[in-house]
Amino acid sequence: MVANRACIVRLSTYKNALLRLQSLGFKKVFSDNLADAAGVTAAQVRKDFSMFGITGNRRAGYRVEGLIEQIREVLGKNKIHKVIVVGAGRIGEALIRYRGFEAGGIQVAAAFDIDPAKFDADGAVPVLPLEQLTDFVAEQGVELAILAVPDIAAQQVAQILASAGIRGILNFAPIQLRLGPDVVVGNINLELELENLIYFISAGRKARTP
Amino acid sequence: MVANRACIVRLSTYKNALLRLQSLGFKKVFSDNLADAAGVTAAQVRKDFSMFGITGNRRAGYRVEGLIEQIREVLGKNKIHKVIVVGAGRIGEALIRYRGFEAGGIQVAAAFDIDPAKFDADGAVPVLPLEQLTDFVAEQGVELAILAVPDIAAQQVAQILASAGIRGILNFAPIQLRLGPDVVVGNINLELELENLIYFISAGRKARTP
DNA sequence: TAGATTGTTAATCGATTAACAATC
DNA sequence: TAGATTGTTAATCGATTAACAATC
Repeated sequence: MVANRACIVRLSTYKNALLRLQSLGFKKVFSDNLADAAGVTAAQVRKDFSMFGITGNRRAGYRVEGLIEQIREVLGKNKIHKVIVVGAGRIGEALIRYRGFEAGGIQVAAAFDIDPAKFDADGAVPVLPLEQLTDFVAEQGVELAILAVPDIAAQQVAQILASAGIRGILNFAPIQLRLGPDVVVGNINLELELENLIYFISAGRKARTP
Repeated sequence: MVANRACIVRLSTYKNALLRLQSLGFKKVFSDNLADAAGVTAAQVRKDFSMFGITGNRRAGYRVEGLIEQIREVLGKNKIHKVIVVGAGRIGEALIRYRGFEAGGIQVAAAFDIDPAKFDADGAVPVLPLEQLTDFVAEQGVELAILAVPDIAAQQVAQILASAGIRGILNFAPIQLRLGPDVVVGNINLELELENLIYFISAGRKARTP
């Protein structure tokens, strides 16, 4: 059974909320609490859980610890995942130095670029020549890549990633990558997100002053 | 009429595709071409356009230039929008130096932080103390903010932004901001996006080998 | 004109929500 | 037990797609 994206996003959100509740000392939680934390309805929370066979206790809700474990299981987060960053420009560099992934079991294994000035084989996260990518991916068993190269290079580099055996690409270039069906692509487009906000700001204003 | 988010995202995508077609010298385009470029159906493209009263020519499709102009109009992109970056950490810094927004009429007007070591009033994008935020927003008429502060500070800083008159926040903190109904929030959560990819990689594998 | 493409309607599809019996 | 919460079904809601008449 493969759930849709919105459902998986919610599952991640529940997990984050649960981790926060756990750090505050909570031992159990009700669908109502989670709904509140995630900004959805309680029915939605229970429905999502039932889709994955996650059950609680009628009357006593869910045990926080067990629930986190079950969600991690569904999300495939019970092992460490290696990710490479391709393109060591502004965005790429920020991601290389970003420490926020570690707690979630995601490890930035290396970065790749074509500019020799960027190379740094001995850094905490090594920056290597693009030519070494295929071998590195094979040797280290990397499945995930973050694509942060200039727009015009994105499609071409994405194809290299696919050939190298990468299974999931988080794409920062504002284009639709064309790849075979066994590479999953997620897109992050900051300008598009800001455009969205701009639209809803002005649309909201119009809706409120007709 | 206020469209849903998915529809606006598509509109931005069409616009990007059109800009690329325009730079390649194309003068007109069919719903079919745009559907292909955006990864949706042709019916969807025409439906989206009809929602905003954007019409083409039966038989001759749409004029590229006019279409771009009409989409920009809908998205509110016919004027320059100022955005501030709050939090000059790794992500914040990358955004401050990011040049990709300019072409789209989005101008990073300033950044704000609480750490004096980050202050730089004379930079291309000035980095100012957080205390100056409210005055700056009022003086410069800023409506958009990118929130890139540590998770624990996010809610508090978001409230400051709301009080200062910010109408749209692009939130990089992995929490659900709680703000009044006239602040629009967009969330970017890199770890969640990677988790998504991880899920679909393994779910896809399971689906293919039952 | 003949042919191709739009604009729009109606049908389909899927996701969310409400409601409530089951039950701890 | 009585009461509260789950798990699930059925109803609702909304978005996408197919289809085709209108028409350039």
